[in-house]
Amino acid sequence: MADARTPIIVGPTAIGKTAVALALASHWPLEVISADSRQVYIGLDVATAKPTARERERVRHHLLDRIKPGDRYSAGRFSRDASLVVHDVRARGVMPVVVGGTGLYVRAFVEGLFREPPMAEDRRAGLARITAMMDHATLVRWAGRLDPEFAGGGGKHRAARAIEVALLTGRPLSWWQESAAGHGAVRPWFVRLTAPRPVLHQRIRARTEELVRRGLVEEVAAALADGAPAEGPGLDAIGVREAVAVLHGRLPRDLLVDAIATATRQYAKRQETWFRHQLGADVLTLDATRSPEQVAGAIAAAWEQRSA
RNA sequence: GGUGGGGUGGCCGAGUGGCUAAUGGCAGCAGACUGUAAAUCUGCCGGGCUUCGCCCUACGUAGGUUCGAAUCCUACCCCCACCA
Repeated sequence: MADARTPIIVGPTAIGKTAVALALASHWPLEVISADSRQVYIGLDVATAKPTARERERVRHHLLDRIKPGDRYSAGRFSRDASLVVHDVRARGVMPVVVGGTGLYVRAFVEGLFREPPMAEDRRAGLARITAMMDHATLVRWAGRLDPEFAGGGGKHRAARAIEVALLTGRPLSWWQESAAGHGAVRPWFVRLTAPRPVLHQRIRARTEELVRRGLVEEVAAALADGAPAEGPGLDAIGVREAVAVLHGRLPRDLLVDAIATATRQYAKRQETWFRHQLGADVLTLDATRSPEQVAGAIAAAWEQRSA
């Protein structure tokens, strides 16, 4: 390898990241490390639009199907898992390429999170039950009292997180962030895929229709019949929620595609915002309106150029 | 043909003489976000501008009453229900 940078391909859902990664594999031997907070769950393959078995035969994908629906995963765990895999792939002389749409996971991997002290799981769960019952303003006020530095931005999950850290570690979240900063696992080479809204929306629509055609609802029904909880970590994926609503009679089936496509568009928009602002400088931004092969060609060319 | 109900900003839907560019919701746009992140949360949202303000255009269409109308009156058009 020309240098030790790790390519990281990000972009909104349905932009075609998997197709680009596959096309890129014809330029270099590579393995994909998926940075996706929902594809880590076992099952629900259609719902989360995982690469197909055939695609995974062509290019090895890591960090898919790691845990059971209902179990908790996290950015920190992803960061550790990804570090191990990336170093292993590299040690075999293969190019690791991180591909994903979960911005926080990418950040956790690239920059490192603060070194979190162990927190008693039972106390954490108990506290979570309490904070889950509180409204946003109350949580923000509480968080602000425990951690004067707490900005109050973001939502109630962030406030609950600040409360949890302060109460279970004895130190405010901001202290940990300042005093126990982590470090990144790799030097990133960011490739950001984007597309004009109409193109992105059209792709989301097409993919949503395809997922439903491929049996999204049936897949979710089977998972529920198999004992998966109807909600919880992993089950809150777009497509799964809506399928559950259909199965429970809360959503007419003929509105399913619209509901999923709308939620997906909103998610994609948040991803675009994240990747536009949170990645820092030095990001290769490519319009993915072109074919995956053309985009992959542009990536390969840019890589050669910067390595030269 | 008759009777009753209804036509409000991209959509749904409040509003029954001034405090209304018009409550809400949805969609959309912009943004925040260091272990729930496909989550959570914030702002904007008729148009234009010199944007803590000003101007224009708006509540089916055309007139009318009034100092003043989305709100009252008249005619017409369209939709729905029931009666023929």
